[in-house]
Amino acid sequence: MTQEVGDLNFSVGYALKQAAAALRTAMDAGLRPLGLSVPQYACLELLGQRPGLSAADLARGAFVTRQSMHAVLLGLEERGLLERPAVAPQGRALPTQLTPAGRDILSRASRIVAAVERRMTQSLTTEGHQRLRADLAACVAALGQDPGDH
Amino acid sequence: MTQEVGDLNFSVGYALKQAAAALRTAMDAGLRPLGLSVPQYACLELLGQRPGLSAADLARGAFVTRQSMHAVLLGLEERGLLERPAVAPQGRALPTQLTPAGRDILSRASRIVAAVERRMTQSLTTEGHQRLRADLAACVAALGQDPGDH
DNA sequence: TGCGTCATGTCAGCATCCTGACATACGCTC
DNA sequence: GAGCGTATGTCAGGATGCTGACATGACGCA
Repeated sequence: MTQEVGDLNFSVGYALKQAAAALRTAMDAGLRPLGLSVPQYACLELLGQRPGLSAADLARGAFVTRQSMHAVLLGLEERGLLERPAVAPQGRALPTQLTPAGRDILSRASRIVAAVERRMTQSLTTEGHQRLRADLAACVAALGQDPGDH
Repeated sequence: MTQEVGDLNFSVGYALKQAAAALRTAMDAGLRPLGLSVPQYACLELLGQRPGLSAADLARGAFVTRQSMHAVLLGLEERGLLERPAVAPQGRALPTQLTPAGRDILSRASRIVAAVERRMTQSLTTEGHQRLRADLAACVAALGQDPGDH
């Protein structure tokens, strides 16, 4: 019950950062052949599951700022992987949709990422898998809902 | 047993990123009054636990490149929080040490970060705490040892 | 001794991301 | 209808981190 952090090998926060860094590196390596960065993949994956999301929604879901997501969207739009209406149908939000090409590359990327996740959790049992996810969710909730933006 | 990632709410990788982002935000907010960024704190914490580490060692421990750590060290050295010999006593590595001022600010920073960690894991039991850390370590090991650099 | 490999510190260039700011559009209250 | 707060898209500037590269020192091996 010390007041300071103590040995890093016993720190949950350090282990968390370590795991996130390793996952990021593995995803980066896996997605490179497709010419996708992790934020770009995250954007596609979110759009695949919830079509019509606005740029601000995507930014919150991918844990980046609206400005960063804006740049990501411009790049993906130029590659013809997604499309947005020129004018907002309501309010200012521009609902974004995947194109067939976007769905195609997402399908391949998602398989790659799923393989990375399976590799990451291969030594965990099915219950351990869900337990880990639940524990992480509890940590997120305890730190307060994710601000995500500014 | 799908091949793709599936609903993000059931993805361990997504939960991991979410938790890491929330922890980063909370640490950032807590350390701001001390004028420390997370990488700067990580550097101090590593040096406090293992004095004499080289810049390359610190970079691996903090999950950044040598170049980034180099910039961090320059800033902390200018603030008088750590000191390095002008010439390498052996090889090229410059063993870094905290100054008394560095140890002082580290002590305060470490208390803040420890409080954040306790808040993050407050809903977990003691066994749950260690279980989560073990699970994360297993994930890191399964993804292969952390490359860390280049 | 000489050579190849590796690790380290450091510099330059570039990509990425964030902070700050502004204009617009909706919802709410008065 | 007028005013206020909030959310969004977008632009400019700056901080931060990374890739690439080079020189130096240590070690192993022929």
